[in-house]
Amino acid sequence: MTFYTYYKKSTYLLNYFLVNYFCHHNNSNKKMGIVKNFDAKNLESKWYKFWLDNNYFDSSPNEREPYTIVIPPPNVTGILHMGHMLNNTIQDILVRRARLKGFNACWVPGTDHASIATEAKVVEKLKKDGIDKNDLSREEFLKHAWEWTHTHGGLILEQLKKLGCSCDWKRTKFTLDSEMSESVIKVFVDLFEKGLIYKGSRMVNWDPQAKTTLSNEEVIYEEEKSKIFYIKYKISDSLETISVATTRPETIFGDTAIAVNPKDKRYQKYQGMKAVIPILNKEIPIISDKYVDSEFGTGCLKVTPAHSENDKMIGDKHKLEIVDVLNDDGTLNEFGLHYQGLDRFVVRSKISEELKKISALIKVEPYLTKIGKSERTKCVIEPRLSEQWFLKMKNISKPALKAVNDDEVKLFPKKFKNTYRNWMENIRDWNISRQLWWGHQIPVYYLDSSKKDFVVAENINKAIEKARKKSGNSKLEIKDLVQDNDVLDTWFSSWIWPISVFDGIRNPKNNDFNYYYPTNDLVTGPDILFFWVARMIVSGFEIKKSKPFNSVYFTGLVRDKQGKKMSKQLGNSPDALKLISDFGADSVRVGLLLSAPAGNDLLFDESLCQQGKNFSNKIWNSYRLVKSWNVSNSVEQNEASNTAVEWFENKFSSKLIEIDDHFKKYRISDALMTIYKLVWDDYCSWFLEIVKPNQGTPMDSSTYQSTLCFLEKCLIVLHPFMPFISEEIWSGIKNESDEPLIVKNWPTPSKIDNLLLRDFDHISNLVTNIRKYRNEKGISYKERIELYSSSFLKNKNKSIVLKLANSLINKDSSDKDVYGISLIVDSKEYFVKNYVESEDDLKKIEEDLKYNLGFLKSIQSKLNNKSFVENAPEIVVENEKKKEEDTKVKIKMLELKLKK
RNA sequence: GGGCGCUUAGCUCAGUUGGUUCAGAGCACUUGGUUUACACCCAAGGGGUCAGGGGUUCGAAUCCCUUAGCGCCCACCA
Repeated sequence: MTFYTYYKKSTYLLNYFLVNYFCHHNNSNKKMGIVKNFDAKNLESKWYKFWLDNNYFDSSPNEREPYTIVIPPPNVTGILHMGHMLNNTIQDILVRRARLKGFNACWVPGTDHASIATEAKVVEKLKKDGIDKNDLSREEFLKHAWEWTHTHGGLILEQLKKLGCSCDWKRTKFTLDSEMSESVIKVFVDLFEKGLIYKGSRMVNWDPQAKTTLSNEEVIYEEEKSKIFYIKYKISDSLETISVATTRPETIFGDTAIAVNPKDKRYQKYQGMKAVIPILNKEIPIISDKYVDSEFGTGCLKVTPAHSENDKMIGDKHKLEIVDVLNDDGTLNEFGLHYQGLDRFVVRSKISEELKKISALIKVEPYLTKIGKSERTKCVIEPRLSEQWFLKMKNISKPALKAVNDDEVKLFPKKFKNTYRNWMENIRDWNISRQLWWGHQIPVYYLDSSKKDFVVAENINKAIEKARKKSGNSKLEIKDLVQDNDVLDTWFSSWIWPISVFDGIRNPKNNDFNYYYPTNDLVTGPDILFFWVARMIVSGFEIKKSKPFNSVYFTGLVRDKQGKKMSKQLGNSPDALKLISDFGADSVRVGLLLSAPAGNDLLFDESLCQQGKNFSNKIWNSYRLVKSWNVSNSVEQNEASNTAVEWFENKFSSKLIEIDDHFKKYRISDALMTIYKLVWDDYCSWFLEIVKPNQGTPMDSSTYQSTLCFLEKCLIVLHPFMPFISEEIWSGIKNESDEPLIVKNWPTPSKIDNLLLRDFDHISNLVTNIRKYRNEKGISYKERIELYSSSFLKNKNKSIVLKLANSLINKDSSDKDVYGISLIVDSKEYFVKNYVESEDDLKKIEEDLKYNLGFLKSIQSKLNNKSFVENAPEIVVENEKKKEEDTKVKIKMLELKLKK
């Protein structure tokens, strides 16, 4: 706001206050019987309670068609952030709209145990209490974890209620609930029995802080300034040396070879010889492998199979020894000699000093490299060889790939289809085990502590049966069995979420499952496309032979005004609940959506919530206005009102079609904007202004009924976006017997009279021109209103207004005002354009057609039809006959026909 | 390195199959107004070489080539 505007505003406000205070002495806020502004705080909780008390969110199978959404389960101990707000607002809009459209709407809420994130929080909490996780038994730790979950858990669901989310709360699920866990375990057992799960020794991403492996998706690579060390190795039985370049000198203790490219002439002479690792003084072979890039570094690669995936590959090929030099916490083990027990980064700097001392270090250069870090703990991950459980993905992902390719499962926006295909075509086996305690313990039971033989079973009782059979030892007892220590990756429970929330795994034929599955829409962020969405599609086809949902709508990431990703670390994430209490839930919902086109990141700014609040206020005041009218049966409807009613009916229908179309394409913000303009511009600025009676005069009941009816319709389309204010206003205008807005019927568009809409556009353009003219001439506001309302809308009927427009064209009016208008018309001419009433208009249209002759020619050349252009003038003639025809429409039609 | 996408008004973005409802919307801005629904308001207005260059076409924001800048995903060279 500029200073001048601010100054003007404050002067106005001061006057306003003084006038109200001294002249009225009453509460100006309540002058009309209804408070001046919507009281969000009280009314929101009132209506939410009302909906809950009357079970309007409940769903159970019935004869109606279902509409289902399963929530992307937030972390059980998480708190509501902007991403959640956006994502759940969109889901609520879809659900509420489906409910209004008569579907049996079912939105399943729930939370995720989020094993690594939650476990990290619990470990941290215990640390504060002076307890080390390592001193606890598994059972003791889990007790703490559950305690933590019960104290902090589920808060986020309460926060969703504040936002207005209409979930069927009775269906709330938690991924670690016993039924949910049973489903997860059953899926593991089934997949194992199908031969899809195996135990493998693989290079995995190791998080030394959380002491667990991570899937590739949980590792984030960040570019970092690092150093590259050039280290000299002596060649055995020779005075020569060979040097390598490495970013990780601390791993030299794990070197088991030096590799060079076989074509590299510089080093061919060394092949088959041995080199000596500095400090360690261990001999390792010099081998050749074409994997080595002669251009990089010195052209020699130190091979450390235990600490690099590629080195492992070379190691396997050449049958090299594997020496793991690290402990699970990232410190060096006994192979690190005097560095044992020190952290890898400490060792890195110390060892470079030692190498320098013994002249083994040639040089150190700065080096830019990408370092993998844990998504959760931010700790630098280590590639590490270990025994893990894997799920074979290649075959089971094929139907899922096809389904998205064929649009059986639609992704919005479309661009994610490519990303999805790219990932699915190059899919790797999924490492599903995690070295944590908080989660679903892997149902693998070893027959003894040697862990050589094992069985896989749903529970210990089934396990012992299987174990006895397998070992042939009928005396085997439960206490002899040792269950695998690891738990399953969190995503291994959420990938079956759309199935398991309806208990479709344990009871495949149950009613709920058959009725609600496949679900309709999934709303989530693109960041978990691979983690979750893709895997759910895979599991749907693998377990149920059908897709889990029809469409996926990807929201954007919420960023701040500067475009930075919102995060707690940066401190740029507004407090979601504070926003709601400052602006009201409806306003925040609107604010979020106003800048959230599908798939684009949205730059969130609190001022958008203010815009939402302004909109609430506008709607609220239109309600106040309507309620303030005196209605009388003895008053007749005037022509202007009659026209306005007719017009708005048509306008509403045409906008409704637009809104439905936006929804079909998941353009939720566009749908909102259409409604925003419908309510603000069409309903308030035009319709209400036309039908509004002069002060003190009563209104005819016919117009009043229509006005209420239009308001109702607007409220219905508004309700999914702004549930609270719409329900409150609805309650103020409905009949006693009427049901609440939440379960009303979505309106259906009636046949649209386009001519009428166009006529009104002409009239409104005319009015605008008059206002402009008057504005330029400096005529006062009151005068202008007088002119605009009395001569054109209030007392004249439609035909007179139109006739007036014609008289302008013909310039045969002697009216002073009209003469002024005609000047404007001459300079602008835009409301006359394409208006077919007079001969002049027809000539204009003819010109238009000639102008388009080039276009017609091109069509002709494409069709190679010479007679076409010759016929072209006839089209004009045809237009002359049918005077009402719109030329442009005609041209479009022509185009369509010819394209066939 | 491989793949995908973006660049349109001060800001955030629409713009479907090339055409006259193609240069749009909301916000912001400027000017004027308002104690009778709403200053959380009303009215009017000014803003753009559609990233640059080239091409195809009667016609290009739209299709093709190219240059520059930005973003995302995947893989990763020690």
